[in-house]
This record gives sequence, structure tokens and C-alpha cells, in this order.
Amino acid sequence: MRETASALAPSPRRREIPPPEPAPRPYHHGDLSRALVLAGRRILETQGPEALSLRAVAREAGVSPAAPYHHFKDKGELLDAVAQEGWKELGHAIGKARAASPNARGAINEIGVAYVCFARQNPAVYRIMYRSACDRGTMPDKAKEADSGWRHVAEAIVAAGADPNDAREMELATIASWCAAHGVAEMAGFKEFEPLKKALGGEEAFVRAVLGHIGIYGHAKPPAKA
Amino acid sequence: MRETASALAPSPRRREIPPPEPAPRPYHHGDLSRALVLAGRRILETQGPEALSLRAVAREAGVSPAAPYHHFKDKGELLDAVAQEGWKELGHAIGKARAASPNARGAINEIGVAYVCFARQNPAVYRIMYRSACDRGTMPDKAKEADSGWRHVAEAIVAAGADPNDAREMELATIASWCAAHGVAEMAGFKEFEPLKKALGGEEAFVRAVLGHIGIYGHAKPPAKA
DNA sequence: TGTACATCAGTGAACGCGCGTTCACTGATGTAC
DNA sequence: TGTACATCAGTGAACGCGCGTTCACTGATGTAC
Repeated sequence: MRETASALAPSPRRREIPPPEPAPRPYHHGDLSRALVLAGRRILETQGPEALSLRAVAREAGVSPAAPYHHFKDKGELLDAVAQEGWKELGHAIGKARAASPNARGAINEIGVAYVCFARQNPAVYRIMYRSACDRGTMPDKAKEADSGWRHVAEAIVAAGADPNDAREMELATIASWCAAHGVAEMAGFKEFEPLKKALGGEEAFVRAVLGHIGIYGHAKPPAKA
Repeated sequence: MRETASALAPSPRRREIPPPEPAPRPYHHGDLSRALVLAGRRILETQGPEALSLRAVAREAGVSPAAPYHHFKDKGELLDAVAQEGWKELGHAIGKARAASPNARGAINEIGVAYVCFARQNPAVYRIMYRSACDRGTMPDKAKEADSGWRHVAEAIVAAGADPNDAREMELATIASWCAAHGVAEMAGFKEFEPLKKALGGEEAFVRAVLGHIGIYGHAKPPAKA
């Protein structure tokens, strides 16, 4: 009570103590662009893809609904930035998994597992990554950048013994492994698989087992008959 | 002009000729429930998944926005019905492909191709099929019904030589092939692959080639090194 | 066969909502002199 | 070092929109007598 009163009737003496309010964000944010992307990410993971509106992102970042327009042309551009950030992270995760593998053959497996883990740990981001990719019919990641996931996979496949001169086979193998990982990533969460997951000792073991049944990743034992 | 005039001033004689109007739909539709599902499908394929609102479906079916509520609890239930219809069709497509294959090994391949073709020919339906499946974490299709796609795949895998007594291996192989097909289905449309598609002689050839690099479907030649 | 009536399956107007975007504005910052 | 001013990066109110859903209603249909 007295605190409030003295605040209302400012005394020069008290004024020198910084006010206890939570230091309201300065008028200029500093790096709102980045903050918006992070806010978008937070919304995705806490409320899901449906909740990802421009207004919600602004709200989450603590700015007015008009503020983002100083940094992004429109909603689409902001969402693209969120997706792009996801692709970059996925690329890093893949690169890390590849680097951590002692041999080339193992690298392909570890990449697959890392891919699925990323998707499973960031399901909402993963979803809008692919939604935007499918909408525009193109993958933002692909081979351009050095640390791109796609490039890691392609290189790992060459390292594992594919003929780097047979460009077609290489590309097919890269596509096939990427497709397989994507498929597993999207389906690994289905409840139908719970018993099997439990039997195998957890989701990662399950993922390894499923990938193991897919030629590029695993032992690839085909059914006996021809 | 004279036609119009005589229509406005009805003559008993002329009245016996049925009026040229497009026979306005009777007040009671007959099978609005089904019509709504079909309307939803039409909207999906012509305007994409974003346009699939309850109002849009009603509009497309030619009824008021309130009419669907006599047949579906809410928007979600209507959309589920559209997705469900898609799963049924996919099941049929898979069954047909399986039946058309002369041998068991080939059946697995043909199923994969049929799966991807369905998804590519009905991209919007396919998308909401999986969206709803992922949202609820379960696949409406699965093994229950006789003509379900999942059951066809599982049976084809047994027929191709997998040990039907090793339930775990069977389930893993089924999951793996389904995941792979799903992955290919979602990625086959990417523009990056256009040159390769052209080189291989079209999209179906491309799909076959990619599936061919995936253990369960193809020759599954693993990279040379261990 | 005709009629009263319950039930079904539509209508269309209205509700409140959150959305993307625009607008005139204003506080903060950096720069030229 | 101080000051005028352009520019930048915010605000907050307002716009029109389409949405899902509800409501009282009404036209059509089927059934009992």
C-alpha cells in the first residue's frame, strides 16, 4: 500500500531505486525477426500447426499484430521462415549423426534414425516443413548448402560403396532412403505399433528395426521366393 | 422472347411440355449424407485441402450451411467421413493391384506402385487422410476389414515368403513397406526429380525405380562395403 | 381412399470469433552540421 | 557537445471476410385410423 502511494506521489529519493516492474521490453525489440521465428516454433510445439496464425505469433512474441509486417511481406513469408529454420536444424541433426558414425555403412543407419528422431521430437515443425515443401513442390533443403541434410545423405551413400560415377543410381538411392525415412517419421507415432514398440524396447529400437527392413538402411533380406 | 412471354402467361396446352428449367432439386435431397462426402472430395481436388470448410461443402452440394448438421455432428465428423472414403478407395486400389499380379513377389511391387499412384492422383484426399490419421495417431484403415489396404500388404508379404509364424518379422516388414510407399507418395511430386523422371521415361517408371531401391520392394542390392 | 398429425430434412438469418491486412500514428535511434 | 531531422520499428484501432454453429422456421413424407 505505502509502496503504491509513494509511487503515485514520486519522491526524488525513492526515484533512484529502479522500479520493481519486470523491465518492460524496450520499444525497439532488437531482433524481432528472429524472435518471431522462435515464437512461431513455440506455438507449433505447444499448440500445434492449426494454431500458427500471424496474430498468434505476434502475440507470443509480445508485439502488436502489425509489427511482423516490418520484417515479413505477409503471413506466408513468416511461416516459410519458420519452416526454413526447421530444415536447417534437420540438416544439422543429420550432419551430427553422420559425423558420429564410425563407419560409412553405419552412417546411413544413424542418419535415418536421427531423421526420424528429429521429426518425432518436433512433430509440428516437421509437419509444416513438409506442408510447405509439398505445396510448392520443392524441398527447401536439397543439395545446395554444405550442411544440408540431402547432401549428407548423398555423400553417405557414396561413402558406403555406391558408384559415384553412376549418377542415376546414386540419386535413386538418395531419394529412396530419404523417402523411407520420411515415411517412417510420419508413421512411427501410430498407436497400432505400441505393442511392437514395447516388445522391442522403445521407440528408437522400433525405428531401427523398421529401417532395418528397408534395403538401403538394413540387412535387406528379401523374402525367400523369387 | 415469345417463349418467355408464353411461360409467364401459362397456356394449358404449353403446360404439358416440361419446363426447360434444370429441374430444381426437390426439397428433400434423398442422400445428402453421401452427396456431402462427394462434394467434399470435389472441393479437395479442385481447390485443395485449405478450402475444405463445412460451408464450402454445403455450398458445393447445393444446400444451406445448416443442412449438414442433420447428417454429421460437426465439421470434424464430416471431414472424417471424407477421409474414410479415401481409405476405402485406397484399399480397393491396393486389392486390385494385388489381384492383378501373376506372382507373389510381383504383388508387393504392384501394391507399392498402386499406392503411390492413388496418392499422386488424389493428392488432396491423400493429404487429409494422413492428416486425420496423424492427428488421432491411428490409421483408420489398418487390418480390420477384409479389403483394407493394410491386410492386403500383410498377406502379400506372407505370400512372398515371409514366415507367417514369425509375427514380429511380418509386422515389421508390413510396416516398413507401408512407410516406404507413404514416403515415396509424398515426395514423388517434387520438382527436383523432374529430370530424373524424364530420363527414366515418366513418373511411374520413376516410382518403380525408387521403390526398387527399397529392400522390400526391389532387388535390394546393398552397397558393397560392410 | 382420405385426413390428421408426428417426424424428418431442409431453409436462411443471425451469432460471435479470429483471422490477415491496412492505416495513421508515434517513440526511439542515428546522422549531419 | 548540442540540435534538427530523416528514418526505422513499433502501436492500436479498424476493415472486411469466411468460418462453425445455433435457431426458429417450414416444406415434404410417412403412418395411424
